[in-house]
Amino acid sequence: MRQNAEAPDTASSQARPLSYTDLQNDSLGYAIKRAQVRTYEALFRILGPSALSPARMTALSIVATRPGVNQSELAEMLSITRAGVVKIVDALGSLGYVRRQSIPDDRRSYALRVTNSGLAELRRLNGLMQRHERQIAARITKAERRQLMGLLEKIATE
Amino acid sequence: MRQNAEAPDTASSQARPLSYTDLQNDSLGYAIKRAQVRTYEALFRILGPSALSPARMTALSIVATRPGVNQSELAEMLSITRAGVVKIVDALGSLGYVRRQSIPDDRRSYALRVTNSGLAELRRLNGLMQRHERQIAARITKAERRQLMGLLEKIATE
DNA sequence: TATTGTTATACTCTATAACTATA
DNA sequence: TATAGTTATAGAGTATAACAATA
Repeated sequence: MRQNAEAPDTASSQARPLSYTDLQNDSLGYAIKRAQVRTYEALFRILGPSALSPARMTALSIVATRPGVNQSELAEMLSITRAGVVKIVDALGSLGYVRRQSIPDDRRSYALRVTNSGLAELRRLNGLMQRHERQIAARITKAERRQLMGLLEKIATE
Repeated sequence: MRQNAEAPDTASSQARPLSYTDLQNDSLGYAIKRAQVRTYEALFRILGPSALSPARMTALSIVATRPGVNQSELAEMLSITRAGVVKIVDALGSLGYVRRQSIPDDRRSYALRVTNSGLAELRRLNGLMQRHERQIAARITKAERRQLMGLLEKIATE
């Protein structure tokens, strides 16, 4: 039995219900979170269980678009620590999608490069992402989608 | 040195950059994710480091609005497992915010109740949440906010 | 001295599986 | 048999701190 399972029913431990207007109602933050969770669920359904995690997909995508980037820069772009990037690059490396290229100029760091097989995987993922994008926007018009993106951008801008 | 640090620069491990139109561009899913991350950052700034996690806040709020709920029902509402709820209720219990009330009808389960101090904390959090809501919507009009919430709701509906 | 990559370690969140006590 | 709560365990994901090699 839990420590607090049998607390006495005193006045100080008893409370009446809050109204529903609290914390979960008419909250923009909650609406954004809910939409994000739902779209991630849809994304996982499309990508399948063995796919790269979204964070690793993003990392792969960054290396593809910024060839030669080093791990510290990648950490900055992903907003995680350098230690975290080591694991991601290790994982992408052991899948054969990314490699660490030694550079003579600075022997402390590596130039990250996407391999051909990494590029192929990225293209495959891209196709799935396009399907996903179509799916999550299926219930809104093109104009609404443009509007939504604009508003979300305003929210994301500090 | 890493396993893949010195891979030979063969044709099959070399790849040219993708265009920027991939994975990170014009993606509604990415825009939602970005907005969610930014609003969470703002939320943590307002709540401070010692506050309840959003998930625990939600749990506390559910118990407050649905007094007598049991842990399995709470798990369902939070979309997590019963095992996960145990930890949350333990944590809220040891903070004195929630208690497990024995019920004679079914000695397997507990009726969860918010304590007065839990209610007080919830009210305090509510004030901070209102500030947060005002802050994240500061750059859009009321009409835009309503529009945004409606569109997000459409996205979240399968 | 500062930077890059790395390791060791820890913490949060969540999951699965197996257990207990009740129903 | 089924359900409610619990425990043990594990796997992501992320963080901090300390370190070696290099600048």
